[in-house]
Amino acid sequence: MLKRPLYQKHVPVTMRDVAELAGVSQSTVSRVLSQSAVMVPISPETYKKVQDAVQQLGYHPNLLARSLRTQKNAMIAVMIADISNAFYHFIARAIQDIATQHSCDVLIANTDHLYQYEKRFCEAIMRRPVDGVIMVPYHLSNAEIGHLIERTGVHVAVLGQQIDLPTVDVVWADDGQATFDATNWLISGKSYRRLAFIGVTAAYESGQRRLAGFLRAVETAGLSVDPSFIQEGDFTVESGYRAMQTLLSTPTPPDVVVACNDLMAIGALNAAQDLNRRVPEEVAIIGFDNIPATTFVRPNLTTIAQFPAEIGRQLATALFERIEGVETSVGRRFEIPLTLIERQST
Amino acid sequence: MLKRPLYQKHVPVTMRDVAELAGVSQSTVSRVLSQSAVMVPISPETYKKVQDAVQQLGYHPNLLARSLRTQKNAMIAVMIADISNAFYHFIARAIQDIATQHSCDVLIANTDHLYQYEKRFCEAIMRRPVDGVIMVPYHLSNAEIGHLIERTGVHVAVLGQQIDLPTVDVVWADDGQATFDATNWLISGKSYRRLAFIGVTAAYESGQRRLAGFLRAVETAGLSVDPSFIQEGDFTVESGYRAMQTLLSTPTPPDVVVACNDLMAIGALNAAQDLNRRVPEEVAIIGFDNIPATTFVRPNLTTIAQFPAEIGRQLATALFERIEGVETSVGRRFEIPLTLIERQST
DNA sequence: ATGAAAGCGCTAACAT
DNA sequence: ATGTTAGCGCTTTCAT
Repeated sequence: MLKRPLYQKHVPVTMRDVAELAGVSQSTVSRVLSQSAVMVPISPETYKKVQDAVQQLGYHPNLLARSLRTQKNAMIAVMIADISNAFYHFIARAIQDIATQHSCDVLIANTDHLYQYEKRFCEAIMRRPVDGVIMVPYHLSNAEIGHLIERTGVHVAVLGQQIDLPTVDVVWADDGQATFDATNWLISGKSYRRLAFIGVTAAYESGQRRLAGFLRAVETAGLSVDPSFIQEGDFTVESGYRAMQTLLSTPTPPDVVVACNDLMAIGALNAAQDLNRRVPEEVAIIGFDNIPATTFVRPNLTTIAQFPAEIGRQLATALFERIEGVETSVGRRFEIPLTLIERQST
Repeated sequence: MLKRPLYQKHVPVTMRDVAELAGVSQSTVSRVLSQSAVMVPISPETYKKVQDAVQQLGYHPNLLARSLRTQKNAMIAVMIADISNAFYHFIARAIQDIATQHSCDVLIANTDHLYQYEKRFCEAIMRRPVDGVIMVPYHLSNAEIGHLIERTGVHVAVLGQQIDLPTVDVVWADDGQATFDATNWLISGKSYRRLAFIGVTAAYESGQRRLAGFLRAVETAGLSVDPSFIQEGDFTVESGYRAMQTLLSTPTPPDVVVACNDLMAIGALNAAQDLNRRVPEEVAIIGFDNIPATTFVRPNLTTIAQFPAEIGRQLATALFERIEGVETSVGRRFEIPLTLIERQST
């Protein structure tokens, strides 16, 4: 008995098939289906014959082939740092929405904040070119991004203060200043005196800026900060938990902890609660980002709000302006505001 | 003064360039670079000349062109229901890991549980074929998925009991039974008597199975359930919050609430707390999924654990077995266990 | 208004 | 062991 495939080998319907059925040439089908139909006149009956054939066959154009020919592919790639951080969901969502308006597909890549994966992303783009790239680089240098652009001709928009390249649009927020302001408010407005910080390794510039803002505020207030009060996490809840355990195990623990992001702040909150410290009475906590989880935890988390949907919107808008050639000037810089949101944890 | 582009129009390095520099034919370069080099013998010096040229030019093969030629493209697509639900992060992560082992890129699409987006995903795949698809369909029918396969020849693996197609591998969990068991435990083990349920609209089969399991347990125990105790959400925290507000506004509110997923359970928990009900003393809550947030909230959430990393691993493993032709039998069904995890909310 | 033909960058069958 | 050639499915001149 002959073994037959369970499905007949799939039948790719191509333009040729449509052309044949419609009784026209393949290039005519192409003209009808691409926007060039606007440029080149097509007789109504031909148009209809083609549309009917497309319908009947359920034809879908092969975008791969189109891309190869046109050197553009109606696709952008987004490189974000952490798929499990809600902050990036809103960015991704906003980008998706705008991309859809431009009939453009979106490829999302996750780097886990790792240089290795950021590099891999660039290589993937080299091999599989896209029309545009939006990224949140934590390690990539100007040179590396510049090289990617030279090689692929891709348009790029970036979230991150540190990037400065001729044709790259940058969306940024003054997180250093915001951290300074918030720390200052904790000291002057809320009278905290023993301030601790949960940051990340010095490899991350945004972390450095926030730490610098924190330290500047503490020094400006004439306070000092014990080196053991500066802890390092890795952006995750778990690392915030461990950092807080360390902080609370000191003889005279801090009365307020400034965390570099909300996830670590939530970890810190959990640790404090597990050690039976009342928040904010015994130890206050402030985060950064304003992710939804800040209001899932009790007490609700005070935080410095970013506006990720707005960030994503700006990035995508700027990118499509370049892709579509509307904007060709030097790289623009869009500043996004940050806002302190006082809740129950301070 | 002439306006010059800020970057010289990018220079795409092709195989031709490599061939020219190496002083060999373009097909030789292809042989060196593709795995066909294993099949066809290449002289060591040619090999080296080519490799050197590749190095010197920083050449990256254009995967688009390769795909068009080979009809495979080292890319799979993943369709998940909610990018902001951590449950899916673990699935996506596990798939990514395995895909990377197979030198395969991953495209992630988000449907927000919406039929409209599930359809759009299928159309995107029709236009931009991939080697494999992993999906968590909530609305897509067997026919629709079957059509996708016939048209594109794509291999498919699915999370979801309801899908049954000749060559599609299915990973599933008996969520109805697990909900029955958990409800039964709430009644027999924990002595709750006034049980409520926060589900989703009947359009979702998994929701229906869980509701059925819940009802069966209640009835088996000889209890009845007030229709107003069956609330509907939309998988989100906010909808769980609203559902719980409704439940707690009844004259004699429930003493335990079974939620269809953790996000809605967390919403319910928040609502209870905002209405000053003690959890679990006045009202207990149980979720479904065991996402990390279940341990961020206080009290920690009792839940029915799924094992998303294992689910993702199974899906990806099965898919690659088909893509690589190792497995060609009829669709396999892999059952993933579910486990009740008792924490503080019950 | 439409068809014929070239070619995007690559692989693979066919030569030698 | 390597070069030549024919496409993959499409867009886009160039004819007519």
